[in-house]
Amino acid sequence: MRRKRIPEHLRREQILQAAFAVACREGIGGLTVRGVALEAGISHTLVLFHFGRKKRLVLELLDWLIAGTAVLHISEDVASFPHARDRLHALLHQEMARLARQPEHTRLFLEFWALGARHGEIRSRISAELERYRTAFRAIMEELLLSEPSAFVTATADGLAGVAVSWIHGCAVQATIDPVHFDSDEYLAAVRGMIGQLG
Amino acid sequence: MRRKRIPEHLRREQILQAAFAVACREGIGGLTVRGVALEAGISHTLVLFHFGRKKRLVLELLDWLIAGTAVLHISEDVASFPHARDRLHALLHQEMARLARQPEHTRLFLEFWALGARHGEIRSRISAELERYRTAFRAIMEELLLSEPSAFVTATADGLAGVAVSWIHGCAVQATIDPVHFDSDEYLAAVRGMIGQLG
DNA sequence: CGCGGTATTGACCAGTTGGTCAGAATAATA
DNA sequence: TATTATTCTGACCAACTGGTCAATACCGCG
Repeated sequence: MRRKRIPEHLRREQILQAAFAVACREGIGGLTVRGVALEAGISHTLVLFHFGRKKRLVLELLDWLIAGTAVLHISEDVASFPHARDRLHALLHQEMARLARQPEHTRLFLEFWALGARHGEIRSRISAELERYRTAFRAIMEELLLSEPSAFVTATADGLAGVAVSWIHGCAVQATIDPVHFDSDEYLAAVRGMIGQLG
Repeated sequence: MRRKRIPEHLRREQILQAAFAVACREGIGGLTVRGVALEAGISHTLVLFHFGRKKRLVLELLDWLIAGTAVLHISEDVASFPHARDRLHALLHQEMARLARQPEHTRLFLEFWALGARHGEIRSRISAELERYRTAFRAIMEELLLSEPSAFVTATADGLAGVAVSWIHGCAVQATIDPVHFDSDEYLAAVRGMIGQLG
């Protein structure tokens, strides 16, 4: 059999891509060392050679997924709105669009969330990601509270950020389970109604 | 070895309880026919005798879980509030409390959601449950729109119900992954701020 | 009591899994 | 070309999986 010799970082990248493909197709529960190897066209021993154990492969897949997902990047379009409310709305809109545009990513993350409930090493990564997410929203919420102090009397920026994160992830659940009943425009309109009408 | 003979429905119930215990401890991915049998103190063949296949055991566990979880029951306390806003708030509060009170249930449901993304038979059950959930909220949202037509100009009852469901489930994710940073009171206060101050 | 149906069991099977290991193919170096 | 370090492979293993099956212990019924 022909053998190719490839620099380590490329092999690892190739294996991670194969792992991603398998995980998308079969789910993380259906991800096996041999399945990944087959997808990558190499022997299963080589996968173990580069990643040691399956557990580490899964963890590195999660890292790879997190690193490759441009989450909550505040684009110029979003930043250009003068009012905090408009920026918040644009940001929510953008995140919803991303969820819809990358359904496999969303599904995979959902699986990792579930796994995280039981596996500390996964949970810590997800937890850090949630914190990143919350932080991004917290900034905009602080501005919102400053600009309209009377509108949200009982609320804090932390609480509002948490609500925004909850909402996005709850949408992710509904969108993957029940795409038919999930109408992002309608949901966005409802949120717009809740935080007050935009100009 | 001693054998006990038990009426069918009791045996099934016993096995389902054992399956629940195993699923809580090991996750659905770690649920095996033999593990359930061990937990129930019977042979693994008997589990298969009563449920035919593992797949059906898992599905019936989900049904059992859904049937045994009193979700979104509108108590007298909640119904007694005259204003729709107060009832909504009380309902959200009640659901949040339930999520915190039954963390194992919440974790298990999270796993089933993730599984539902790939398994149609699970998805249809989860989807129906989501619809039940949405319906319960829709009623109260319709009242809210009627009582305060100017407050949520662009919103529909469907949209608002979906947002409420999203929010609850997003909270479930954050609460199971990141219980330390999850402060339900603060989140509730933020929502209260969003939908306007209560009387 | 004996008898028939059925709940229950242990033995068994084929397939898959993660993981190890000795050794072969490759590339770099001397 | 010979040496050496590293990547890569096939064969192998023990553990576990879901599932089948014949045999058996139990029960109600005659």
